[in-house]
Amino acid sequence: MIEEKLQQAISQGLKELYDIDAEPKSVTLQSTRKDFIGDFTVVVFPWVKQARKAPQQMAEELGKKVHELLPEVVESNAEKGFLNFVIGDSYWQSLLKEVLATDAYGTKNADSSEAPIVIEYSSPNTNKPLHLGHIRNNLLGWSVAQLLKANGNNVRMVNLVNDRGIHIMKSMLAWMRYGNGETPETSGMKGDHLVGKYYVEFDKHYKKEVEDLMAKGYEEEQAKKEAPLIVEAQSMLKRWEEGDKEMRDLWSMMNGWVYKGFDETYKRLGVGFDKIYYESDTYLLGKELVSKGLEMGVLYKKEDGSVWCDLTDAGLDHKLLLRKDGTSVYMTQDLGTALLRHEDFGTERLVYVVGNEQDYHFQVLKIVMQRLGYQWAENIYHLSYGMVELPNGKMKSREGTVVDADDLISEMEAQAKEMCREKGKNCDMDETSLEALYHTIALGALKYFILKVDPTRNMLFNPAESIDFNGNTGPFIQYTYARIKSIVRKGAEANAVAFDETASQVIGPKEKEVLRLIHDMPSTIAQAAAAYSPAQIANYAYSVAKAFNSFYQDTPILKCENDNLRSFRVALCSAVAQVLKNTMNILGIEVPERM
RNA sequence: GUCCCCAUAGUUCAACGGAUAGAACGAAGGUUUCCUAAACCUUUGAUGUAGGUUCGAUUCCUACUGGGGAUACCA
Repeated sequence: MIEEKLQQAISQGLKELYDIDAEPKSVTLQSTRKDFIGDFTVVVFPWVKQARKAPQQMAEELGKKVHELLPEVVESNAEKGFLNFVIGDSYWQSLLKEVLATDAYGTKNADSSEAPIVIEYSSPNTNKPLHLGHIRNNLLGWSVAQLLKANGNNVRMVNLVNDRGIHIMKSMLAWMRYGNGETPETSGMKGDHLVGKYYVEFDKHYKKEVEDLMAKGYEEEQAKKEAPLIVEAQSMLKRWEEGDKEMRDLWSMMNGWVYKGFDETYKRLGVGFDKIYYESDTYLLGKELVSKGLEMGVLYKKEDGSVWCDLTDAGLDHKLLLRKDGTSVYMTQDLGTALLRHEDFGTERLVYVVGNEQDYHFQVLKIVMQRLGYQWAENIYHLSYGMVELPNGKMKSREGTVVDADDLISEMEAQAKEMCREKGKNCDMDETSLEALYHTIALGALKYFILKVDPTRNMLFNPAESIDFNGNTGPFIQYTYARIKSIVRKGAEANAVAFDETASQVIGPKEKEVLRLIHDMPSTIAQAAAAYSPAQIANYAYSVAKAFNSFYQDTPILKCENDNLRSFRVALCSAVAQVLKNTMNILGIEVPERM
């Protein structure tokens, strides 16, 4: 890596010129801004005091020194306290050669002997189909897993399905009352949508009952508690917990419908899991941990029998861990499942992709696990992401303002088809490949749109604007990739001369810009992985595509007079294609060879 | 009440404490004898307010304003 050599040389230069001790790693390099000449820049301000020199003079002296120490540096210039280095063309040529000789430049292979990182994402409830919020979760989870893999980590993806609780009882009850035995087969509906329909149905009737009670003089709160439907649902939950066969059978059947539906949606989204946990299996876990915590004295019991953890010394509140009747709560289960995963996978690194409304929950989880004696819990990482908002406000299932995942994907596909037809493209493709292409483009648009935004931020999803294939979008990158592949194909026909890295080329500014971006790929992946941020990868991929298009515009590639120069540029195209493919792959986006 | 997150062009998004704050969409104009014009090039326009730290602040600290979330014996 040229950066390391530069850091080393600068460190040595500082020592020799001014007797300043600076660790090579502590020397921060940045890319030189476009308006200045150079490839890398170092800011000398931090050392001017120690060196007792004016910034300009110091930068000049240090530049000269580094130039002497490092043959790759062919030139340096100083501008105020900014010292710019120009790296010689031979370095860039050897970089290009290296990229072409590597399958997945910039990515590392995972060491399978190492303990894996376990990443939980998706975690749906089984009473309704997936919506836009789940899409962000799923895409983030999948992408971060790919990102960590690309950074050389051993990764396992898990899903914790929330398949029990009052919500599914509501759907079951409504189905028993109003369903007339309707099934996915008889209704032609996807299973998750069918169950979701009865969840809505429940809510409708339940609201009516509450209103009726309030008309009879009940307080709202009391009416909500005593409406016959909710009372019935609660008694069903009790029967379910006692193992009542009728309840269990109905529950299994309806959950089965939902899983089939989810599988379809996951498949369309291109996500998957190594292991799926069901809450019905795990909801009793964690109680032993609580007993252990009581013995250790890190938890305490109130007079009514409920168990708590005092987190006031950590700036938090008291947190309930067991109800007074001895049953577990959400937190108890998560303590149990964390330990379960630690045992299942031998992992000490857990990542949870969960919305930011649960920031508090995961803060507590981490602390409590540590207090229970699991030091590895400090590695628990909550990948907290913001809400997806719609132009007219928040998504509310009751108000019908949710964007259904399946509908959205279909809509995107239809739009992709429309766009392709308008442009009159791909006349030479058969119907099957075309359908696959529409899907690829639609998902590319959707995934990129969501992943390019920093996970922590709330984002606005405008259904109309999202289906835009211009500008900073997935299809723009896909299209750039397809064009490059086309150029490379033509290049191969036009000349069979292999790229000769020993021949001297004049590398122009546009070529340099592209090469520089290619060079940055490994460090970009490392940074993005450290930040768990696919957004950095997305924006990087876009800048590569953008730089390529700009480079292509005024640099002849196929019509080069010089055979060797042409093969050099075609080779550069191949390298860009590889970078685009590998980065898009991290985002879970396919790149088509033709479109 | 307490705690957490967010605030950047008209809009949607960028910017390890570094140089003149970048893109895209929108608006106005231009470009095709290399691939596939879903492209390229011009022009337009922004750091919520007030302080502080620093050679240097969109970035770090404090207060305020505005938005979101959490603070459930729900999950």
